Amino acid sequence: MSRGDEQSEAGESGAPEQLALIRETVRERKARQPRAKPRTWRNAERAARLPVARVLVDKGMVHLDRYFDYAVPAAMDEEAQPGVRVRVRFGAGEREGRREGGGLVNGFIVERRADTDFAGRLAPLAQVLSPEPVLGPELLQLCRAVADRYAGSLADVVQLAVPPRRARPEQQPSPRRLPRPDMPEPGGWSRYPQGPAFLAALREKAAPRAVWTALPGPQDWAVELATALATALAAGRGALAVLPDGKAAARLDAALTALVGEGRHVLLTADAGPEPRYRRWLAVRRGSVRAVIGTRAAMFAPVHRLGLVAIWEDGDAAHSEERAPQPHAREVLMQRAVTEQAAFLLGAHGCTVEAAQLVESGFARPLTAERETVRAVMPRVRTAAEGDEARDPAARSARLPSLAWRTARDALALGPVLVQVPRRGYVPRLVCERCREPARCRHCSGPLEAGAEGAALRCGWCAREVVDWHCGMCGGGRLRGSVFGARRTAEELGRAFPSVPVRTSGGEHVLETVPGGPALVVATPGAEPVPEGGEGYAAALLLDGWVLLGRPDLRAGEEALRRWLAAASLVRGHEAGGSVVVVAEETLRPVQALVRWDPAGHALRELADRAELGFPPVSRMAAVTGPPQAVAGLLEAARETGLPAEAEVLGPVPLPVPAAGRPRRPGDPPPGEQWERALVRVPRGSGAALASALKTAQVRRLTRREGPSAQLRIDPLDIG
DNA sequence: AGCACGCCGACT
DNA sequence: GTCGGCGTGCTC
Repeated sequence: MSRGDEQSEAGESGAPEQLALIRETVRERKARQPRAKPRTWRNAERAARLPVARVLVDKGMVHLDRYFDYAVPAAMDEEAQPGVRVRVRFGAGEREGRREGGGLVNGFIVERRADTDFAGRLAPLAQVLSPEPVLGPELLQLCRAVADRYAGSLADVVQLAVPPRRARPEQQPSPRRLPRPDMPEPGGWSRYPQGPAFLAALREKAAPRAVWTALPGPQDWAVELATALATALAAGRGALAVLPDGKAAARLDAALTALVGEGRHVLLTADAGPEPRYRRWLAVRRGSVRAVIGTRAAMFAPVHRLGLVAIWEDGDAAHSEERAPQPHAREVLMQRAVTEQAAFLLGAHGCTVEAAQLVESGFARPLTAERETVRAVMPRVRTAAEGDEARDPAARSARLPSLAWRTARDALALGPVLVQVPRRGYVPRLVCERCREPARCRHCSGPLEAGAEGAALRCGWCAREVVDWHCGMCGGGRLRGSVFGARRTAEELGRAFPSVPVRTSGGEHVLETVPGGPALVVATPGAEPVPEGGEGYAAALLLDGWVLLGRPDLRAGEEALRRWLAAASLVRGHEAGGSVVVVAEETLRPVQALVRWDPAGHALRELADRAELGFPPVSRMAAVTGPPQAVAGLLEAARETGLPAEAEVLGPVPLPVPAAGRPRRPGDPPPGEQWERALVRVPRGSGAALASALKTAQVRRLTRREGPSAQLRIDPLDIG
C-alpha cells in the first residue's frame, strides 16, 4: 500500500492510536499473505469451446494498439463473453513458469475464438471483472473508426466511450422498457419548408441528413429538437442528441419529457455524478431506454437501433473532447449516422463552416426557413458605433453608445434587457487607447497582458511586471483592452438606470432563467439566462464587439456571430418590439450577417475563403508539436510510412510560449523548452491516409526510440 | 512505458 | 569464471 493511501486513511479515521492500529494490521496482512492475489489459473483447465479470448488491453500507448490472446479457464467460460471487462497479466512474460511477471491490467474481451495466431504459450485470463458486456461489437467498431480518424489508439477512445465501472448499478436490473410514445405533431417544424419532410423520413425509418439553421426564439429550438427525437422513438428507433453544456441538455430534457413523459430517455451529463450516470448509461446499453440527451461524452452512448443522431450548436468549443485523441462530437456523430444508418441532424442558430461544408459536399441537406419567415420572427437588429457615446453621463461611464442606451431605456418598459459583455481574459491584447498600437514589453517586445482584476500588468513572454506603461508610438499613457467584467458593467448600468434591477450571469454564477419583468441582465457569452414566461427579452445589447472580432483566430468572425446570434435568439421578434443593438464596426462581415440574420450565407463566404487559402474544412490538417527534432523526425518518418504525395508541410514554426501564470495544458511545452509546430495539409479525401501515415510513423519512432516524441493532433483548433 | 534479456568490461 | 553496465526489443 502506498504512502498516499495511508495518509488518506489517516484523514478519515481521525485518532492517532486508531491509525497506528490500522497500520499494524496492514503490515501484518502484508507479511502473512502477499496480498489477496487472485488465482493464477496457470494450470487450470481451459474452456472446452472457444478456449481463446482476444483481449483489448487497456493501455493507451499507440504502439500497443492491437489485440492480445489469452486462454479462457473453464471456470470463466460462461462469463468471459465478448464485451466484458477482464483483468489480465500484461508485461514481462511468464518465463518457464518461474515468475508471474507483469502487472494486472484491465481490458475488454473483443472476441472468443477457437485458436490463436500467437506462437507462444497463452497466459490465462486473470479475472472477469463483471459479466456486463459493456463494449459490444457496434461500440467497438465505432471506437476503432474514431481512433483511425484521429490517429489515436483504440484503448484511448474506448476509455472515452465506456464509463468506469461501478458495481452497484450493474447488480441492479434496469427498468423495463416502456412502449413507444405517440407520434408527435410537427409543431414548429412546419415553419421550415423541408421540416415536415424530414420528420416524415424519420417516421419511415429512413436516414435523412440535415443542417438546420434554427429560427430565433428562446425555447423553440429545444421543442423542435425534442420533436425530432420523439419522432424517432415513436417510429421504434433510438435517438441521441449531444449538446454543448448541461444547461442546454437540461432544456432539451425538459422539452422531451413534456412530449414523451419520463422513462423513455436519459440525461447523460457530468453533473449527475458517476454512479447515477453509470446507471443511466447501463440502462441505455441494456436497451431499456432508447433515447439519450447529453454532453459530448454521450456521443458514444450505445443506443440500441439508433435512428437519429443530433448535435446542437456544433460551433461550441465544448464539443471538442479534450482527452486524447480529441475527437469532435460532430465528426463522431457523422460516423455513427453512416455506419449505423441513422438520420443526422445538425442544428444551431448560427452556422459553422463545417456545417456549410456538409451541405456543399452533399452529405446533408439544408433545413432552413424562407427569408420572409426569418424576417417576420427576428428582432430588429442595428449597429452602434463605439465612438457614438451617449450624452447621459452614467451611460457614458458604462460605455453605452447613445443608440444602445435609448434602446435599453425604451425596451425596459416592455420586459427584460440582455446585455452581453465579452468575458474578461478574452481580450486578445492590450492596445494604446490613443493610437491603437499594441502594447509591448519594453524589454523583450512581448505582448502585455492584464491578469485578474487588480493584478499587475505583465509581459506575456518574459512575465516582467510593467509599472508605468507608455506607448512607444505616441507616448500615450492609457491602455484599452481591459474590458469591463460583467460585474463592473452591471454596476455602471445600475447607475445609468437607477430604478431597474440588475442581474448578472457568468463565470461561477450562471443563471438558468430570470423573471420576465423589466430588468437589466448582464451576461457573458454562453451564460445568457432565458427569461421566464417564454416571451424572450425585449432587447439585447451586444457590447464591445471588437473584442470578439479581434481575436487572432481563423474562427473569430464565425465565433463572434455565433455568440451574437445565440444572444439575439433570446429576444422577441420585432413585431413584439424586440430589438438588438450590436456595438461593432458595421462594415464587417459578421456584423452584416447579424443585421441581415444570414448565418448560412456568412458560413458560405467563410467557406469560400477557406477554399482559397486551402484551410480546413476544405482541406484536412494535422498538427505536429514538440521539440524541434521530434517534429522533424516524425515528419521524416511519415514520408516513409505512406504520407500522401499531395501532403504539404507548413512550418515548422516556433510555438508561442504560453502566457506566464496560465495553468499548463496538455500540449504546452514544459517550462523552459522551445517547441515547434508543423501543420500537415492534405486534400479532404486524403484525411484517412494522413492520419494513418502519421500514426504509423509515430508508432515506429516510439518503438525504435528515435529521439524525443512529438504530439499529434488531427483537426487542430487554433490555426492561423 | 516497464522490464527482461543479452553481450562486453572490472571484479572475487 | 562471475557480477552487472545499460543498449535493444517485447509485451498474448
